[in-house]
Amino acid sequence: MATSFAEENYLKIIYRLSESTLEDISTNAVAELTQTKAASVTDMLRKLAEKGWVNYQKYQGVRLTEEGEKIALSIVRKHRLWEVFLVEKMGFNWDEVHEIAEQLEHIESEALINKLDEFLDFPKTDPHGDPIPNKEGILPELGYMHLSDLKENKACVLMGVAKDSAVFLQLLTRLHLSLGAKLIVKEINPFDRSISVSINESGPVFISHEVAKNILIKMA
Amino acid sequence: MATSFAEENYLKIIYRLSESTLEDISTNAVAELTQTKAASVTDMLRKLAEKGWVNYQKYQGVRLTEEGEKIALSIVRKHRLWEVFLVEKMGFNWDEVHEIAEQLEHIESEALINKLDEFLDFPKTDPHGDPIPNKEGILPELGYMHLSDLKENKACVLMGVAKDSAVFLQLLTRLHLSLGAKLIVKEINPFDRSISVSINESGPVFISHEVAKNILIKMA
DNA sequence: AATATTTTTTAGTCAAGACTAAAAATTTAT
DNA sequence: ATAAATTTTTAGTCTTGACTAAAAAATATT
Repeated sequence: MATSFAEENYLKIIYRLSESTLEDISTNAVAELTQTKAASVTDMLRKLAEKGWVNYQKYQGVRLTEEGEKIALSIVRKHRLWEVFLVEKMGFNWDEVHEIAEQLEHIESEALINKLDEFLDFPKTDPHGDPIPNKEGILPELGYMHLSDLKENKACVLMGVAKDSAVFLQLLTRLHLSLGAKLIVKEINPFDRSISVSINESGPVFISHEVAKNILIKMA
Repeated sequence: MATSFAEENYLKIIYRLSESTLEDISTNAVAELTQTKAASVTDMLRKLAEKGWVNYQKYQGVRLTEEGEKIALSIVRKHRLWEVFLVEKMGFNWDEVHEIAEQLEHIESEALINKLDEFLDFPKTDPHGDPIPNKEGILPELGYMHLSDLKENKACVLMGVAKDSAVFLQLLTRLHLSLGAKLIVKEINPFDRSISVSINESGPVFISHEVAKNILIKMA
């Protein structure tokens, strides 16, 4: 069955919200990310349920069905592959690619996206460290932790971010926090849980708990 | 002013039709290419005129204004650059790229299209030999002729096609008529104006007048 | 020049996807 | 446990861009 631009957006956003929780997704949460009003979301959820892409009982929130998740994963795959293309081949910065990829993700051509995948050498992650589903919709298992969960004096490598708003990414860039950086948590401030981190063996930088929560790492 | 997907399509199609005639473009001609009905076209032409992108008097047909042509040229530029990308970088054949480029041409990012242009080495023509407008909307002057206008025993080089339907392109491929081929018109059949042509010094191939009309050449 | 044909426009609908305001259900607080 | 606050849904509209059927204008034919 064909999917409209709007339907694809809703499925993608429900998928994104499901990534970070096991609970059903609320109407308001969807409204916020789609930049629409709750009433519009209710309408759309009924339509998506009708088509068998979500399970939705009114007032109970929403979850993707298996079929809905398959569609969402194909959108996510396209979005993330295009982001790799924009950074690696077009020379954009990691904070510039989201909006463009939001458009490119709706281009309909299985053939194109598979050729693009090959052209990019089958990347496992996008420029923010998010995993890219393969042709079959399988996500690579990355097993990243949040920097905010790391103990003092442990070394790790920055592998990704859990949020890709431009302002957040620009902040990281200003702090010299980029993918692949070697980090050691020097000190955790008990007052506000802010931390000081050394980056690639150089002088420590101070990071709020909020920022640390959104940095994904693997142990060195 | 922002342009919708539908508006961009109409402007592009009016531009295409204007390329091959000096007369005003009829409602029906537009309807055929947009795959809509004449009544829908009338509606849209009123809206486009409202926005200052076309000159339209009812029953008199339509022409692009300067501003409308500027928008159309930017869509055409995107369409043709994406086609080059699809053939050169993604490995598609010249008869496979039109539909995908119809989608890609609506991606909104001046920065992206200029980077793409650079990435492709500022091509002058698309995979069908159609000229690509530059950043300023200027079309390179190619000065091609139609193969159907060539005299007998004159040599020329195949530079483009005036029609990019998949069936036509597949026919040319089967006849070994591809961009850059050296052609000599051996014989013009006065009965139906079909011609026999030698291709790259090898045995002649027979071509209808209809086909010859849609092949663009430059003198050798 | 009058009639027939074709093209274009008008008038009235429809579906998708958004909105606001008000009602209903759920959750939180007292 | 009830009241207050919040969330979600319903009901009714709006805009965009399509449609059909009928009317009007332009073009072609005799």
